[in-house]
Amino acid sequence: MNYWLMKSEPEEFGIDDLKARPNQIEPWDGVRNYQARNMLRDAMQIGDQVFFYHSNCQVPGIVGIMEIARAGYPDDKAFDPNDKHFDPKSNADKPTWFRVDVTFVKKLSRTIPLTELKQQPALSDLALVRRGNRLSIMPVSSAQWAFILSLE
DNA sequence: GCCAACGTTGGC
DNA sequence: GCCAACGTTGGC
Repeated sequence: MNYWLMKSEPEEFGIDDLKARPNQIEPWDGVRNYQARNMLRDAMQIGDQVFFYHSNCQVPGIVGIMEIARAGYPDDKAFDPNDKHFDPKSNADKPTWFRVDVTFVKKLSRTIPLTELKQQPALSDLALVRRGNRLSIMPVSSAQWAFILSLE
């Protein structure tokens, strides 16, 4: 069992959007960064737990938990010329980009803001709080996971 | 809206 | 393969 953190802008797709989806499941697509791609494609497994992080909003922070419902498979939005995430260099025979499916688990009782996460020595190795890090998907250790939950 | 940090692109 | 230019991310 692995733990992860994934960012999304709530104005684009927030945790309430996931909660409102039929069966509370959604493909996590549109990721166009190779490091993140490798995690989607190679490392994420069904049942892995994921923090849902709201970025680019009034209070950036962790707002809930979701679970991987389907392991990495090709992101076919890269094949659609009309889609915002179209990539002419990716094709169905040899896809460049991947996605997973996630399901809603729960909202936290409060948002745990980035400012608070940054103050925790126990989280100093977490990519999220390191200066200049813009990864939209990152691994979280089991110790970090438990510690963050203890802040709730 | 600003801008620092970072990834990607493309000329050479 | 170097590196300047450019585009994007995302906190503030």
